[in-house]
Amino acid sequence: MADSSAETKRTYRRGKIRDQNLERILGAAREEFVLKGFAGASIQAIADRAGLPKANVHYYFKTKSNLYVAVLEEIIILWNDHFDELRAEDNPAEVLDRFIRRKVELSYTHPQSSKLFAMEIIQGAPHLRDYLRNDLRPWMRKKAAVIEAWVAAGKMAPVDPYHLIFLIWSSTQHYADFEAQVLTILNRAEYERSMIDRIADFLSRSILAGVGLEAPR
Amino acid sequence: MADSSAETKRTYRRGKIRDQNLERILGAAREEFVLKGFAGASIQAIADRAGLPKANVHYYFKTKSNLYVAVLEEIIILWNDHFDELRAEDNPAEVLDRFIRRKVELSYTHPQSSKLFAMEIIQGAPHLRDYLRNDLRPWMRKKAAVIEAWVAAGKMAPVDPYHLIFLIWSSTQHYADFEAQVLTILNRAEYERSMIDRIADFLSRSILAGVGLEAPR
DNA sequence: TAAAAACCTGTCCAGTTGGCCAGTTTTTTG
DNA sequence: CAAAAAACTGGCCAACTGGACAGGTTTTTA
Repeated sequence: MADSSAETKRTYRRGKIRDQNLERILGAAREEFVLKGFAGASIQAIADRAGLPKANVHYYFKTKSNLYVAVLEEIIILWNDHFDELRAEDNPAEVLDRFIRRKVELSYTHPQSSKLFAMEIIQGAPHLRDYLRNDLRPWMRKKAAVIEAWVAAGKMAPVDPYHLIFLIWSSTQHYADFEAQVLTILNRAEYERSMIDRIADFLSRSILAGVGLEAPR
Repeated sequence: MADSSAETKRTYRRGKIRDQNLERILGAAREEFVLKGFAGASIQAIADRAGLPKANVHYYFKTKSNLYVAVLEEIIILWNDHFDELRAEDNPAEVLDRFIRRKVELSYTHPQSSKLFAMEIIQGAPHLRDYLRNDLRPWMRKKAAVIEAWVAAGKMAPVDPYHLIFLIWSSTQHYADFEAQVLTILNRAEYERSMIDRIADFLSRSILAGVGLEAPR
């Protein structure tokens, strides 16, 4: 065959190429699924975007559905990493402020993930039923208890903790999910750091004031 | 014979069936598009849901794209009907309270419309660019001016009017768009009148307090 | 180094879809 | 009432898609 001596400049460690390809495919799939929806995104288009032949995508993910679920699971992991921001520390204002800012930041750094998650929920969450019931609901229950404790201790105005969290979720994720609308209205091409900071300031101040707290700093 | 009204081209009985069929098709299309997305919704499925043969759908709407655009236009009209709720009346608290409640009500009565609109925006608003730029942006500018006037008159806390409206939009529409998530977390099968009222109360009170106002009543 | 395991891809195929068309039925018109 | 227009529909098809598969290549293992 061909000379095979000094051409091993690339280290063919098992798993390295695999991880790289998986990453490429998952990234490409995320984009395509957001842009075209599940049915509208073709494996061919995903493969093209990833720079791989179509059959290779099928090698890593047996079916389109599997690939879609894998993308969603990646998102869930990302979401869960930010789950425990809301702890029963001493100062509600600080905790809520930090929670809101993390959410805004996440919308800024991972807009595609937020969008795909939103689309899945809008369509009735056919692939996330179990996640919602078995993971998200228990988490909410715990966090609601924390907020209720704050209310009981007179540390903040009496509010329904569930709706407070819905308010935080919706208002923060809005800037990722409705990016096209927000940017058009504000006549901007894309988000900038300064705009994101102002959004976080505004939301933190408004929401905290809404529950009788003053934003820190 | 002695037709003096040249505009009698409009037919009575024929138009009735036509309108009825159009209504059926548009309704069926709305459901299917929300459930499966644009690419995932088949004309056959829409026809079945409407109780008509597939070719009949193509008779009313030449292409799938035309049908989709027609559904979106219906939604825009619905949205615009509720546009002028925000007027520069005397009392900001009352106006904002009414605006928030209308939005919650709209989410409750027309969840599918809200969802489809959301999906379109999430996917980059390919069919709504013109609407956002030519209709929504001017409207926002006008309403922002009203809010700024209130602020200048010391009637409410100084806030960015654009982000205030984003906050109202996002928090109210959340209950329509993320219905599957909200209901799962609250362990409910569907929304009830009382729940909607509580949501409206909560959002109105929180958001108004957030801008230094007290909700009326 | 040779066998085995893992990885890669060109090619083919069956199923589905949007939408066209030609022919039929119903309604309107003169 | 007859002709024309509008409304309707079954059947057809070209295009595309997910995915199977067999044969090839590269890497690991013994």
